[in-house]
Amino acid sequence: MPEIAEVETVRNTLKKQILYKKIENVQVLYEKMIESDIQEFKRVLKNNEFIDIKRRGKWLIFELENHYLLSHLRMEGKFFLKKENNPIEKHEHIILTFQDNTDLRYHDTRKFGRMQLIKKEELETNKAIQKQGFEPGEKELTSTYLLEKFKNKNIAIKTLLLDQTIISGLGNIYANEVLFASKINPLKKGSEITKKEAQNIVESAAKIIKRAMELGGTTIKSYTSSLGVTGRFQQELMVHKKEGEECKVCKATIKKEKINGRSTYYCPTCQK
DNA sequence: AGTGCGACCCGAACGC
DNA sequence: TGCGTTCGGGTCGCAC
Repeated sequence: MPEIAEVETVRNTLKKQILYKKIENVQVLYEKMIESDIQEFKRVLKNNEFIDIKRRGKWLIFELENHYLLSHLRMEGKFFLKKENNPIEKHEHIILTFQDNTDLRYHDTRKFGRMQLIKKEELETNKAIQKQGFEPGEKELTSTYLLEKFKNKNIAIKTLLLDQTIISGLGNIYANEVLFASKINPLKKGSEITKKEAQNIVESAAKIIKRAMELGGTTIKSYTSSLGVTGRFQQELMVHKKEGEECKVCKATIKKEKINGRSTYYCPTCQK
């Protein structure tokens, strides 16, 4: 599933390929994907062009002259660039056709992803964007900030790392990896996290996300027809999806456990 | 306010 | 083999 590193990779790739290209046609094949008014969505995008692509957490923010198009890929959303005359595939739900006869196609097997078009001034009051916490690597993400957020929380630290209002951008893969790197048991309650552990989370999260971004993420196989890029962070995972394997640090057996309904992988020895 | 959980989806994995 | 069932996973909204 796309997490912050994957979304950043998509952003960088698309920026090289679609900016300043005039959009000639807009097809919405699955209407529930658009959370704003659909006629307005089509009307504004048509004959318009993207001038930048920004990101906040896992949200992609496509900038137009007077609007932003917000896009969340959720688990399986992907963008493909294709020739306009390629047959439309089953899971391609939103299609923007540019003047040069190429399409930007949004593909989403499970239809979980969402888009919304907003006026520029609405970004400041947009619920989804404004509630995002600080991102790994941002200087505001400090151990003091985390301790304040964790202090009255009686729920597992693993669950708290997935809370986008605290740290923006971590999903299941990186939450598992950050806790391993920080040597924290995923079941430990938020209120029991020490200053030192919070500092470990700050540093591990920054390091892991930076590295994952350099390697193009973990799960992405390809997101355009022209650039078949594989997320190479896959090779650096220490615990995620490694149930039954040896811990690379201590050789204990990696365990898998459901925490709040989510698969959690950890080393019972390194993460006491 | 904090917490848990169902709904949204559908392909893959599983059970019989 | 083939069918039906269960699972997963990010986010929202609702119930407690």
